[in-house]
Amino acid sequence: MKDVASAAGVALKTVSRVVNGEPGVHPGTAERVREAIERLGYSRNESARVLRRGRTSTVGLVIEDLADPFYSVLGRAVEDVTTAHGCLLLSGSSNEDPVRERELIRTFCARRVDGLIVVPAGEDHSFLRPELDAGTPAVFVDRPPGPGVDVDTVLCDNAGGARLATRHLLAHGHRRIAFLGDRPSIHTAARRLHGYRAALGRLFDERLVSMRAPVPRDVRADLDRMLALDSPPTALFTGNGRITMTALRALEGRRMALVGFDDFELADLLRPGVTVVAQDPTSMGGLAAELLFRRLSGDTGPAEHLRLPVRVIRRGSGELPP
Amino acid sequence: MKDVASAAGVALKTVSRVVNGEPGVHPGTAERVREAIERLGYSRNESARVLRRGRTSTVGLVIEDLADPFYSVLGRAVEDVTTAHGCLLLSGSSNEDPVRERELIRTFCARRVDGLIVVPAGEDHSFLRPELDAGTPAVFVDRPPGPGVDVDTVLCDNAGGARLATRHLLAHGHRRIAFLGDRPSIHTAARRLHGYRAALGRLFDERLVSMRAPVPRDVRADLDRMLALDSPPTALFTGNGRITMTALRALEGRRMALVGFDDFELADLLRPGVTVVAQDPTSMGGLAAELLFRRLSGDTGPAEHLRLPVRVIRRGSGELPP
DNA sequence: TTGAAAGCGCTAACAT
DNA sequence: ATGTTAGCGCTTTCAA
Repeated sequence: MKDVASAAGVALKTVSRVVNGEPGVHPGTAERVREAIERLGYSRNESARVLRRGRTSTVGLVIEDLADPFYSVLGRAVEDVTTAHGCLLLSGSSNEDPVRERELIRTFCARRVDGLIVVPAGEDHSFLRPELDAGTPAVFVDRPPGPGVDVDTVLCDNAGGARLATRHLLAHGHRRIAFLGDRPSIHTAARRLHGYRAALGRLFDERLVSMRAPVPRDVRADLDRMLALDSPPTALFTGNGRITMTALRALEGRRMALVGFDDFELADLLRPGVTVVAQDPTSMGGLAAELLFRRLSGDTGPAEHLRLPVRVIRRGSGELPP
Repeated sequence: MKDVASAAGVALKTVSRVVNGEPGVHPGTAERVREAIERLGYSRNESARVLRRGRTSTVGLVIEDLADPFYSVLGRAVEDVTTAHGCLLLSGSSNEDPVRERELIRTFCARRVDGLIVVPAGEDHSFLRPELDAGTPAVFVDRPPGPGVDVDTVLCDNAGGARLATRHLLAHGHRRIAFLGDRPSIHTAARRLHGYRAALGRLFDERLVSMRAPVPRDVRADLDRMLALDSPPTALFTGNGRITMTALRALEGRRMALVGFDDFELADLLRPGVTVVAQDPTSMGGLAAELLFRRLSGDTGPAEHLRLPVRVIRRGSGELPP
């Protein structure tokens, strides 16, 4: 900037004014400055600007896996809102690992992101206290933070969705409905189990429940065990997209009623089409980001807790008879 | 840092030494400093550090769409390598828009990323010259840069893959093979057309070629037009994952031979399974990032051009008879 | 082993 | 309309 200033024969500050589009610069002078900028290939050093202004115009996003279809769509929605607000997005995958999650958040905070959007992996987020108190807002998406951390959240109606799915299968005559879900420590999995159980009432049978990490071999083993029972399940409720994939592969050939939580590409092209309870990851990400920017522009009201609706999409697999 | 220093009763520089793990600090002193850091909840301001040191420990990634399954997997691979090298990833979606691409790269450069990984959208990248000359390395993935920009590239064997796909269909008795590809301005699409054409030789018929943005309605219209020909195609070669999806939907019901470029989730569960020419986005992203870090650690050799192999995965749709 | 001082490139506050 | 000065929080250099 100094070089530009001397090249244009003006003071440093004038260059700064031009670069930032501040008023009060003679058009002729501005033109000379711009020309010098062009000639020298100058581009403002954002680090210095950040250091001086205290605002980085960046947002940090922590999700489970950038490559997961659900989360990458959510991330994309966050990106769009972030860009629209003139900010840059830093993102990282936690791999469902609380240690990595914390590390990522620490890294983001050291880089002084203006705000955080988090799909939490851990169950304790008290380590966020200092940052929150220091005025860095955070919004949690998909899952709430651990106890004692009161921030904005954007969740979906997990229990309600699970109830819908289960009732749907009940309505089609099923009485033995299995639930294949993720680890119970994951909030969404726990809530979905809850809704499933509530809908089943006294039909609930814990032998028809499997909750574990979505590793194909393990899920398949549990499913086989259930199918070998005296009164095996006639229908499946799968607790997330990845588990639905695994179950579909394990079921290969066998015609069995199935409703999955989370919609996915090609669900309509399988035969039968896969009936799902769909959330809207684009809305979730977008709303979370909007909430964050509302905080960044000074809103200090009490924490908001958005709960998005889900809907059943019938495609055939959920309407199969027992 | 100043506060920590006075809290610990030492000089600023000593705190700096402790924070950076520099040698030559008395263990007792270091302990006192660490304790003060803990107590005050101090965390180093990365912007200031960057300003002083000149290196940001960040890498910028420009891809077409963070939410696209192919690119999100590629991006995830880049993230993993970046993290392993202690760096943070900035990423952005270009939406296949050259203007947005350039804007993103400018933003990244203003933030002084140490290096760039780009899946280019535009055809002219001369605007990168100043950055490259200034020592910011760039690696292009999936598609090469425009003319005159000589940087490392990681591409796949597009023409070879298209030849494989076309020959596969020829070997199964097809003579009328249609090609549905992306806009010819996109390098991969052009190369795939080239391979397809080369494999067909005199069987090539331009009425069986459609190249346009993967908008379902348009692709479907072109397909319908071909099917209405006197001698309609008996097989389809689709030029990328999104077009494959569209074609599968358009074909619904109709049994027609199909080979798609790019593998995708559930290709094996459709009936018939979808035969594809598969690339490996994880390797592409990973190798590109490794290449970048090799440059960052001082390698100034001539630009490298990696070409990754592709392979046919037979699943049924490509083996259907005419 | 520890510290003092200079300065990275910019913007905010205050002249002129 | 333009310029001067101080200082953001850190690392580098040099000195003690």
